[in-house]
Amino acid sequence: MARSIARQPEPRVVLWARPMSDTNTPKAYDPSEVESRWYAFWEKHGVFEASDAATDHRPVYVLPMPPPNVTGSLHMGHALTCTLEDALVRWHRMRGFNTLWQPGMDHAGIATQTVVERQLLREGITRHDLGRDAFEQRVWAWKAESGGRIALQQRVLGASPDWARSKFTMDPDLSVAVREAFVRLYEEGLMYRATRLINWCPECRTALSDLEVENEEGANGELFEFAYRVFGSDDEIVVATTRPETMLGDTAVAVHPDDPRYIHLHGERLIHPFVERFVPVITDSILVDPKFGTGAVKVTPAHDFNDFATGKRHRLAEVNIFTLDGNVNEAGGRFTGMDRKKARHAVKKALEDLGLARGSKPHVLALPRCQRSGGVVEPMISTQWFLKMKGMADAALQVVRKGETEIIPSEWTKTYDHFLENIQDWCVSRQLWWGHQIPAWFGPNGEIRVARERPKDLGPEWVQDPDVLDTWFSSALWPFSTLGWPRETAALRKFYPASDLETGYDILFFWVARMIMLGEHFMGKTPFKRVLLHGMVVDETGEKMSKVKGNVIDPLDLVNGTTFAEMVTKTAAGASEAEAMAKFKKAYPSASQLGTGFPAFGADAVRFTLATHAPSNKRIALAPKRIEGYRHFLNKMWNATRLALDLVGDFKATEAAPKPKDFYNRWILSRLAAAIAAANDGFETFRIDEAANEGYRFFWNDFCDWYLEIAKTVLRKGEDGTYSQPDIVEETRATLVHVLETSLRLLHPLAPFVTEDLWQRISRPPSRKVSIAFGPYPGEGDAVKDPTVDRAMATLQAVISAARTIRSEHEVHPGAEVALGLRTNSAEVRGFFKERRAAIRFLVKTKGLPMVAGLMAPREPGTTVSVVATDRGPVEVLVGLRGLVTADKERARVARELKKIEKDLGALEKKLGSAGFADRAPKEVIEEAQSQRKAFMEAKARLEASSALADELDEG
RNA sequence: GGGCGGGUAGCUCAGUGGUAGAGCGCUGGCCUUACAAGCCGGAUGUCGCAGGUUCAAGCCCUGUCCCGCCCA
Repeated sequence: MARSIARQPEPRVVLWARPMSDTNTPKAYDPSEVESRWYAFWEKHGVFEASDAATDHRPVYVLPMPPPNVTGSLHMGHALTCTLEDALVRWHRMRGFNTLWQPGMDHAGIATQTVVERQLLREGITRHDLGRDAFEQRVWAWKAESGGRIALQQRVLGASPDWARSKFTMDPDLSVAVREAFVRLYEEGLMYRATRLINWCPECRTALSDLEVENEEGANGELFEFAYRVFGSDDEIVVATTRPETMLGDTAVAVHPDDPRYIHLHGERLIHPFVERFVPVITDSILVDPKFGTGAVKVTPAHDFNDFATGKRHRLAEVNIFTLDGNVNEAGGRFTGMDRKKARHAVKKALEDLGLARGSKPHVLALPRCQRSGGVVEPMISTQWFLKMKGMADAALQVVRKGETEIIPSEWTKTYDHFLENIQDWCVSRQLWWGHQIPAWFGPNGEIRVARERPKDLGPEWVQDPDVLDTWFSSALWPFSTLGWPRETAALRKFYPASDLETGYDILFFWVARMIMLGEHFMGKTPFKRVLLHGMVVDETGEKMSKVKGNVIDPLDLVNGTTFAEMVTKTAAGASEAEAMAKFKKAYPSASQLGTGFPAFGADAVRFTLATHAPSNKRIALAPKRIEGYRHFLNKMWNATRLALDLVGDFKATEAAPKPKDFYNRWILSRLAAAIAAANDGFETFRIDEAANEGYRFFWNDFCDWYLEIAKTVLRKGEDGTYSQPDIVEETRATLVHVLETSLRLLHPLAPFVTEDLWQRISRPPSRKVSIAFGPYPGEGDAVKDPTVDRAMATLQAVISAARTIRSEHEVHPGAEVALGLRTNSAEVRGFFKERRAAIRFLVKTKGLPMVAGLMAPREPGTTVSVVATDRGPVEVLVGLRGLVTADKERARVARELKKIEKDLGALEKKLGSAGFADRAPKEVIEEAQSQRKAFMEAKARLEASSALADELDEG
């Protein structure tokens, strides 16, 4: 890890406002400097702690964190999970909830065992050389040393779970829970041992559940045809197969009972060319599709799921032809000992030599692969432990149907239903050493005893089942095993069921559905009220991240910065740097714009970027350039705070939110109120992107672009050393500080570090606690909406923008002052403009105060004019540019403006003129359209009338 | 074969039946003492295609074509 948590400096606690304009306060935001400061501070002050005290009466919010694999290291998926969950958690915490974000770690059976076995391999030994106990000790030693790196990396991202409660699925207490669950399920008859066809990974040498098998679509294979000779006849029957080697295990050939081609062969026996066995011809209408291939199907009950079922229907022999590591066993005659690939070639060759091969053609097939090793999965007959699913699945379906658990986005409910409605029993035993050993003991005569601990009465000849349980079995207990189950703990009483479960949609089946099933089963209550599912982080072009594609980005490289060269050499496995670089640049077109590497964007910027994507999107495309944009936003916050501290001086915030009289102060509070409402709504409905985007928009476009600029006119003394509006100085300071402090609280769940840092520097109401993380989150008490002020301000902004556009289009130097006239027939609007003259002057940079008059009032010759349509009639914006521009240029500009207004007008005319609009549309819509048309017509008239003004520009 | 999601500006994405939005990119002007990581402007769209419903469709319905994912 590039940044060591352990060596973080002691937090610097700022107890009073300190002007950031100090020479030692940098004028640019430096994330690495800011972010190194606060994590230890939060932990020291117990920010993340939840309370299970019965005397704590706060509402409870519980979010179990998906436990990362102990072998893993942080990838973008974790970063997204962390961003979304930390936002939810911080939001609730700030709102006064007793908040538990339950962290932990998953022992990840196969993955972890593989890691340690690879180490052993380098030492030239296998786990069998060590023996089971010693091997397990090795794994624990490895875990102590380098396992669980993710937990440290999550801290870099600012995650705020209650670390003290962190659990590992192999902890003694969680192991008790696993054994308890297993024994109860056994006693209830739901856990059973059976011999059947299961998915076997020859590489991992273990059974897998259905879910751990991934079908590789579109794999290129071939369809190979060969003939079986009919016993006692010259006849033959041709079958097709994608796996010729499995013919060693064929125990039948099936045809459709109605297929006229084969009626004469019904009941005949075929000669197996390699093993001493007759292969009967059977009829089966389920297995055989007479239209496909030759209409005759070889049946290998021991190595194919359809054939297995067929075998059961016809009581066929099940001949297993493979050893557990995927070689042909002694049932394979002369092919014994070959691996599957070799055996395939050999069988084909042998069939050809016998003249039985009937050709082959290319065939696209789906290859079942082991999710962990990538090896081709072999269906094998084996004795395993299974968990009966039907009843629990029905209960889990009901929970969602009845709304006790809500799945968001709801589209996933169908997928969830489909999975549970078609679920098969779960094969839970694994032939591994790392995991929860199954609490079953086998007696000398095949007896089985299942118990929580080894029963005292068992003699030494009884041995415990060497197998372990599927890792997901322990994960399925996570929402209650982490809280102490099966003990009745205070935590269990307080924190079960959880409020939300947030995770990627890819583990809806693996984890979420199973937690709901087992939670409902053991606790009698669904484990969560809501299930929130987010999408997958993919590269900028929408491709899944993978080492092969060379498009993996380590989130910490974004946080800390790195050169592209360094990055691709780290990830390029074997490939040349140039090749890896080409892959990377292809996957991230915008990265090239960043030069030769990622700057240190900081955790806040990475988080904010991820937060601005709708979580429900199936694909969340990571665009590095976008992260830069959000780092710029954080810099904007930094500098806005510097300015604010400069403007308010040593102002001390008071407890209550200000109730200002001044127009602009009321306006910014109104905008703030809207932003607060939108943010709370976004967090509530799992539209965190809406909270993020609204916070961004408010802070930059409303607060910085308009309010702070206008505040300068109030809070800075003029050349004469006095305030222009002394009566509103104090309330403006109060409003400014309040809005800033509230904005930081508003954004804290999304950018925890920088908001804490800035918040510590500004004046806060006395009741605020030691950290911004304690809230309160902004709510209705912080600001009030004022639609009247909003509308008036919109007019003012439109007028100022119109004047600025004229200036800009005529390339007037930004520093030059111009004469400005505002003409309108509404006395009310004129009065409004007169009150706002100071701000208009500052924002447009006018020569003297703008003149306000009626439309027909005399005007200066040589002005350019723009018209703003309002519901109180048109407002002419006259900018004195005599001598600065040519008439031609101005005429062109007016023509463009006219064109725009005509386009708008045209759309309105069309709407108003269309048949039925007046009869059918709601009254408000009609009235609005009519008043808009009136405003545009008037504006257009004024524009046309005033275009003559352009002619004057050349004169004088 | 079944299910789901996506297709909106050059790129990445929002969009709640009522005149299409953001960031980045592009572009003109400006180093205006909070911020050049910035400020003030500007240009950019057959909302995949075809029908339908509606006074009104990017949004609802039907069909269809691409891209992706999941299940069998």
